[in-house]
Amino acid sequence: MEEWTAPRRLRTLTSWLLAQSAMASRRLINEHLDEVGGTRSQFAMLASLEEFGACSQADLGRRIGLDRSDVAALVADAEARGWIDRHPDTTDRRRKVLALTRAGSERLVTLQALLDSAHDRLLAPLSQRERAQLIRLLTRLTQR
Amino acid sequence: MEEWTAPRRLRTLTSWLLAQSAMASRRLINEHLDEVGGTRSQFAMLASLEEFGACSQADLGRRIGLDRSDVAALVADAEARGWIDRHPDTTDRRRKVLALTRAGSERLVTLQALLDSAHDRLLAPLSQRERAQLIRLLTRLTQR
DNA sequence: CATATTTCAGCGTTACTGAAATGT
DNA sequence: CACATTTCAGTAGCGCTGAAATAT
Repeated sequence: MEEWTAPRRLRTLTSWLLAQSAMASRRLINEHLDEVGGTRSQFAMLASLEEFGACSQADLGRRIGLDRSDVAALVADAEARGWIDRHPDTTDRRRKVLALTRAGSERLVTLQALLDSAHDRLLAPLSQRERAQLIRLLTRLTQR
Repeated sequence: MEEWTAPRRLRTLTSWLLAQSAMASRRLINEHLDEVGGTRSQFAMLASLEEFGACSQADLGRRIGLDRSDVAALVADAEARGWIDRHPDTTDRRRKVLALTRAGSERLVTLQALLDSAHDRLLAPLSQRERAQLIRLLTRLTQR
């Protein structure tokens, strides 16, 4: 298999490097999560409900950066699989309150383990110090 | 407008930070390139032809990481606009040889200027030293 | 009345697949 | 024959829009 070098104007373009890294990362993560039929949104949902406790679908969407429309489908699936409970809010009957179930907590543990091993592969070229640096730089970049 | 914090399990997940940064970056870049109806693939194509000279569509696709199928459409559009010349290869008549035109070079200059100003905004939160660090880390990450 | 939440149908972009036509 | 190139039709995922139903 031959090696193909991208032009310098691309290799030094941060936006291009971000796009390439994100695509490679997404593929690797999907590959790992596929082992148990998991998705990145599913993990985000469970992680949010675990850390912040019960909330509405709209709040969930804001916290994990997902569209209201996509949250509806995500949450319906998770409820059907028994990972979350969904009940109308007694104080505001427009809302549906989401809460993590026992099975949902266990699912989160499973997905986290798969993500950890995926990141071991993803970040293999970097030292521990460099991994922390990367997280710090990307965090500052997204906090504009 | 309220502020919504993502769960720690996401905020510390490199793959998630990469996805967020890449999306923000893509939006910002598109916004700038839209001023002249440009696209990121278009820039990649012109940059590759400028740096490496004429080549086939398949080679172009390998260099800029684009699918053969998408290269066909990209190149047809660029030819129609007069930015590239396209002729059958005399030594291998399966191939079509692509070459940058004068107008294509000028187009490249225009797009590069727009990308530069987009990156000024994108990278505003980082110092010059940090920008170089980020490029270095992402480059190592994509070179696995 | 204006606003917020949930839901559904559908759109635009992007990376990709499969297959055909052509040629090495 | 196996393989490479170009092209087209179509697919899947993802972020998003518009509108309806419901409620504040």
